[in-house]
Amino acid sequence: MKASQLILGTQRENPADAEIISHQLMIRAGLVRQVSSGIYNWLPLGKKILQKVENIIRKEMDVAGGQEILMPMVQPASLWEDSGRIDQYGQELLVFLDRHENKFCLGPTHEEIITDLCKNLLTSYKQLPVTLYQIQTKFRDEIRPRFGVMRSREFLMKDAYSFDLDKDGLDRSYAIMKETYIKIFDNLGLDYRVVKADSGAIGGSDSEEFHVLADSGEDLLAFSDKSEYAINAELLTELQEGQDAYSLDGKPSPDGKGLLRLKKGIEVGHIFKLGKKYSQTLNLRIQGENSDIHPEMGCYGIGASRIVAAAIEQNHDEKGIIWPKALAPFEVAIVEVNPKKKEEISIQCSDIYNLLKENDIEVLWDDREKRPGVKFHDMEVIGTPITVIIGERTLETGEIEIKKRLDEKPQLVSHQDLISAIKTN
RNA sequence: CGGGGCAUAGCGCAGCCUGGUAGCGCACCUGCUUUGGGAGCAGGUGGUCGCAGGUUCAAAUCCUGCUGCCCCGACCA
Repeated sequence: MKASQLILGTQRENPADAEIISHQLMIRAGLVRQVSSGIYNWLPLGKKILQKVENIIRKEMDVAGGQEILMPMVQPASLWEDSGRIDQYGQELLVFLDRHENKFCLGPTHEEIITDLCKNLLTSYKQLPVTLYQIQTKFRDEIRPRFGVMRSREFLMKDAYSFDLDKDGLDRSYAIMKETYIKIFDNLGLDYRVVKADSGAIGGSDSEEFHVLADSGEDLLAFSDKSEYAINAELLTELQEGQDAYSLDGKPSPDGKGLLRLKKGIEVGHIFKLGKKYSQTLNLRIQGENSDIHPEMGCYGIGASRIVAAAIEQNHDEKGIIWPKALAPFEVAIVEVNPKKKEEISIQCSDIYNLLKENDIEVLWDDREKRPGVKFHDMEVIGTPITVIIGERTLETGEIEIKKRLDEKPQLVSHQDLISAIKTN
């Protein structure tokens, strides 16, 4: 893509009302713009990144046998009355009337809808086990939205629901999803932890959370430095009333192995064993071998839009974002330096641009009529992993300058080594 | 919901105290000169000063009410 044709929307100054770094950088890099409290527009660059997150999730969900569907954002409130959650969820559930004065709500999650759907869809135990998922907008009317898309009211989420004949089946489906989540977060290239968690308003028995480690996280995690022990600090039974969880840092781990470490995390994924909670209250029955059964359900969420913010919290410097390779909106930026000096500069840019595209490398050619410094700064705030610099200096030598986002200085490579130099990065 | 703060051009801000023709920097447009790390000069575009009411000859400025947004807390998948 040529930068002259892209609505970039980069800004030089931090917005006054953005407090945390990911929020500031998302606005400065032209990823999002605020519409209202907790409600955002996603600009071309931001949407591109969001799409990368979605595709990484989608790929592993499909590998795990998940089947993608799309459920509505607007849901009949009556389903929430049936499940009993209309009161439990409280004001976070945005309820409104349609023109016939029927009560509807904006879906904050989809257990009710999926269970209702499966009452018609699943008729025999032979269809089990099955996992259905969607990537879709959720709306939760948060008391206090904050930190940009980190805690917004409207956000993009992947939610999956598994249906099994019995508890053993649920255990298997849950284990598959946990493995899938580990692959997804590995592929995203983020530093994360899986911890035991509280199942909260969703309900059910076992649940685990996936947290991206970052100092700005809203959750405190406790884990052993020697074992698999890891738990959301709010569940620590070792804590006395009023005791600060941090005081346990360095103390022996509750499982007797190693020492406890405490770190802040951003919750980006949560998996639950729901059991029969919804299949019973909403009366989802499936024909079993002998008689009807209420299937065992699990549900599995990933905050797609929150991952974008969390990735930035974890990967940035004073210049801007440093994207993990998997999330970068463009893998390579070409900075065209002073093309008016020699027409060969633009020609070489064009050649390299086409070469990269032929090699399936996503490239942004900064062909804007801007001074070099502006382009360098923009590419750094956007956080492209590699910048190719084409200018008068290197025209004659035949070598090409490439600069990695984290390197101080560029390196020179020959024309024929360019692709391998980029791909081995 | 409790406490605090803010609201003036796309962004960052000044002006308000002491009422008198709406400003600055960045961005944007035109031209010239520049050009390897956020250029210079000249010209230009863009505003119901959050909304409503009041005081006044006159309100961005003073008064009242409202709304929106941000931060801390409570709460939260």
